[in-house]
Amino acid sequence: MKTYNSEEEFLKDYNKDSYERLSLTTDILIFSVSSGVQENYRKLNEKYFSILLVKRDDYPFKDKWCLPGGFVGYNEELEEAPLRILKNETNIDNIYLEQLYTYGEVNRDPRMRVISTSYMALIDKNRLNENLSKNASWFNVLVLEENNIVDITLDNGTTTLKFKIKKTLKEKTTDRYKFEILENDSLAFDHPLVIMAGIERLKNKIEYTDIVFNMMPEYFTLGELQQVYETILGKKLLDPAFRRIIAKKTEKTTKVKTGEGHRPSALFRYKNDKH
Amino acid sequence: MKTYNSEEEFLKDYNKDSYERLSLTTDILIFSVSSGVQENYRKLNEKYFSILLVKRDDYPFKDKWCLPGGFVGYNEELEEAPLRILKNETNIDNIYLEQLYTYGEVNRDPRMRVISTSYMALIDKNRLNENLSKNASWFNVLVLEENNIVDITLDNGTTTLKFKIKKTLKEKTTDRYKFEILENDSLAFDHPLVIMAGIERLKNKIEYTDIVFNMMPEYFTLGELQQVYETILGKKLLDPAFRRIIAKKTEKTTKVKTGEGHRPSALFRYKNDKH
DNA sequence: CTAATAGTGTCTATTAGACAGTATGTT
DNA sequence: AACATACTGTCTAATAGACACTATTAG
Repeated sequence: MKTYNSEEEFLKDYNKDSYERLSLTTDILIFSVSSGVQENYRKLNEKYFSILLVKRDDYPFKDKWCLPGGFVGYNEELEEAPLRILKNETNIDNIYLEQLYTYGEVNRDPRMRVISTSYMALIDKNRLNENLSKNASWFNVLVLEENNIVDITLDNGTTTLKFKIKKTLKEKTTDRYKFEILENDSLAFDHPLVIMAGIERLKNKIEYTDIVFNMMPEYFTLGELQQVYETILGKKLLDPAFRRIIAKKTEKTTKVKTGEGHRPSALFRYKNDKH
Repeated sequence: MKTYNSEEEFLKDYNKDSYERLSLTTDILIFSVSSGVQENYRKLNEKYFSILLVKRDDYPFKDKWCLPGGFVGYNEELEEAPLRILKNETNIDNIYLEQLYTYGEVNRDPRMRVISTSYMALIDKNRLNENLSKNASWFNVLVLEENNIVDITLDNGTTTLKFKIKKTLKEKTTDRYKFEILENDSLAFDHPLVIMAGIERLKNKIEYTDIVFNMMPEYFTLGELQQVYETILGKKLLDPAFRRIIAKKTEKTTKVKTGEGHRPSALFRYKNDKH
């Protein structure tokens, strides 16, 4: 083996392919909350937890749905790739983005060895002026869990995608799960796993961080905010407890929301109280 | 653009280099708790939170210390790489391993574009029968934080490495920090960032998961366990509170630890109570 | 008036923090 | 006996859960 006297000398001589290189992609979980129908003039809209998927029109997995994503360029910052794709699919930037996990199973892509880093983006749908790319569509997410088997249904109004995941607790870790795909007929790649892990992460983080506010407009009622929590967590919350906790993170404004067929509610705003 | 009639046909024709491929490495944060000196025959050993580093004997960053790590092979499972390296450096397997984060700054490696996925491994030092690889060494970790500036000192008895990190809170995220290296003269690559993030993660996780037990022998006293918590968290805990919380996760055995110059203590064991 | 949500008061149960006390080994 | 840690009892403060109640609008 040749010896070098300086880093410069070494670098000049370095062969990038002494290990076979591989491809890196990024997959983005774009989460939001959608408003459903209003049953009658008094009731609040139903809310749905939703995720953006795109339909593949090329091989591999042609015509299947998958997460928006793509290759990371050789000279592109890792975080730039998901931002670029987000801009592409939704035409908005300045979005909350968080890295989740890196998937590297040898055969996860039939073309070649592909490593994929998943990101989670949270957006307020009101910011979307329907500039979605043509293959993209919002799917409402329905999660049903029983005996550590999770049934996930994604529905965009015309198409329903279903998959089933087995959740196994790992040793000495309590909160860490191993996920396995039991059934999946309609999603490409290992995306059921990626989605499952993303939903788990969001559910956890919403309880101890301020990330929800990335999905809210500037002004919102506490009822709306509670609805968002409830749809994501998949359970009802008690009003007084919710208000006690959220009070620290919000501030009441003088604005009021009226015309809803019932008592008007005060509009609140996110309060960033970093002592 | 050519059209294909089947996935097989498409794959046969696929050019892996339609995007320039890049290199993937893995860096491992191997954490443990070391026993220090015993001041007098009655006192407990001091405990140190420690991390395993290796000294580079090749370019780049020749003679600097860094995290154990290496390239992920084209046909190697992503998680296999850190396991292989762990085996190599410490000669033990069957270790708790958790993926942390993927670093992808364009210029983080002077050789070429390298993406690195970091892993955290927790080990019980009693399992190490001094089969460390020759370049590896345990460093005690000392963390001092003031006004969001974190000073980290790593010490292996003969060498002291220091670096300084700036912690910035991100918007609407409460618990997520951005880390920036302010000073670093002795660690290779962006490893100060990787170490900082790993310490944060461990500190958080130790409070709401069972991962500590990966650093403990099968039988331990509650005093020892408390010491481990205290060294990792960097603060003293109150005995009764600690015992109340830990009681759910441990079970008392009939074994007793004696000969310590004071009242003997019961030996406990991890209780995996997945209802 | 009615249906529906907005918003509050309060009791209770649980949990966390603090401190003081008792117990028991080795030298 | 003295020291050092092991271990427990209990008071208090803070927080979470539950429920019942009042308030206010559009129709």
